[in-house]
Amino acid sequence: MSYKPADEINENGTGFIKNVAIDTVIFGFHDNLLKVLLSAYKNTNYFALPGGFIREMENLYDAARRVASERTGLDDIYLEQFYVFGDYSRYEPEPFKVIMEVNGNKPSKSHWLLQRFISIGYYALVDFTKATPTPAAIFDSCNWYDLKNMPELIQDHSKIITKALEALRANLDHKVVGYNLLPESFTMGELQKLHETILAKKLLRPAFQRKMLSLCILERVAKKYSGGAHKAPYLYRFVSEV
Amino acid sequence: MSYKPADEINENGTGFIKNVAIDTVIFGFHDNLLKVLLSAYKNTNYFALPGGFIREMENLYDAARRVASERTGLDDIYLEQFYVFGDYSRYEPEPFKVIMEVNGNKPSKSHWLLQRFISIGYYALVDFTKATPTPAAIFDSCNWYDLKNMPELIQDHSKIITKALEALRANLDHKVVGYNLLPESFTMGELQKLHETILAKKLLRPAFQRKMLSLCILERVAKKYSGGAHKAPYLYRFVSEV
DNA sequence: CGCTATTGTAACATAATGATACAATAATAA
DNA sequence: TTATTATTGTATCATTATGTTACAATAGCG
Repeated sequence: MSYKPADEINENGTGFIKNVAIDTVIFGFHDNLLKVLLSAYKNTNYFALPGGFIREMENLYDAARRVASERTGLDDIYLEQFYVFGDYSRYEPEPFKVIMEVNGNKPSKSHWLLQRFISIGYYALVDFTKATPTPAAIFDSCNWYDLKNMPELIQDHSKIITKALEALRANLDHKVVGYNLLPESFTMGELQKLHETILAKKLLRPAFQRKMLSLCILERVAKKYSGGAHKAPYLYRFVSEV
Repeated sequence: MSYKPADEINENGTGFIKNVAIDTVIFGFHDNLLKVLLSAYKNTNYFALPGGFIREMENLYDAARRVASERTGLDDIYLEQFYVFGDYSRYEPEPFKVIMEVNGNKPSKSHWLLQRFISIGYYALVDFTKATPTPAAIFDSCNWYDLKNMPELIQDHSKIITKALEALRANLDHKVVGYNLLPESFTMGELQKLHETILAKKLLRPAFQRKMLSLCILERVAKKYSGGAHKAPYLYRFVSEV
């Protein structure tokens, strides 16, 4: 989880469920690179996944959406619950203690943020260009990092990202990926590049096109007369399911 | 979750993490029927999944194992975390209030068991014949029920079972299922019947055998000279992965 | 010693996927 | 205008996986 001083700073975390956090792995896509949104704590070397907590009367999924929306400015994004991280060894209050102290707070040992947390992992896929990374509060910054070039993260957050990527890859076959990662309309080549980036391997163009079209989730919009010296590709969009 | 009076009866649930429960969907297999283990609360009409809570210093997975082991008498069983149920609408304290009252307790409104719970779902597959269903405490009974013939369950427990079955079916392809569901050695026909029961559809024998053998997870042990008036089938066991 | 039920697997049919080839064409430059 | 170039859309074939039928092998039974 990440530290949100705005309203969670009070000693006993009134209004939130204790010992449970949501951690979001928000993937973005740019220049054929998968990016991930990370929060950095000011005045420390601590980097963490954007996280948050569940309000006492809030649906779990709504809480995940709220967290993702707060950090990206995007509503209506594809969110998937992928795993719960609940090892006791996750309990490492030291970083949070330091973060609070560095920022002028002196939490008691029983401060709710210094207790053990079970963390529910959600991943999201967003359009890199439409998202406006927003830090959770004055203490945070929030930025995109290449998946291949991340800073060291607190706790088990690296493992969480690995697990999220595994879940995302496993879902590429069944579920449609790209609703929020790609612009409204896109070429088959762009969709393929996205899949190639997520899977970290090259795909064969004819087979990919054949498969995508066989799923009946794409519809042709127009031709894209904009690019280079070659045949104009078709633009597609996801068919709206009604 | 289910109600365990033995040590969770105290008003504030000392030693347990609050607002988080584990619900287990324990599948057993018998007579080509999938069974599921259900707890019944004495003196009420309430049926529920075997559930439990996480001790303050206990790993989440260990807690799930403990719950499953306590209810089946089986250790070392295949357990898989499949989903977290966290809608606020799950909050229905009435059944638990009744259960406690019927059994001679008068919980206050702030009793920790009457609060909202986020429930982490695990499923397990056990050998029906080796399991000894054990109620959680004096107030409970614990029995196998056909998946097709279950009593009405409290809260969203029916949905939890549905979701568990979906996860189990989705995993049949990738993961090996049957370590704990089948005896030490078994015939290809028995394995096929198990798969057919889980998937609720017939499979073609040659294709099934070809596929299973291609996975290289089975080894032939011997022939089974015991059955009826026909060719003796081979016995297989899962290769120990080392 | 045949009969029966079931197994193990070969053999073929069909479908899915992998790989190659090539015509179509939008921009560019001669 | 026309040749050039890069890339797209798709046809075609190869390979692999899966679905289906067929049949020999054989343990128990009468």
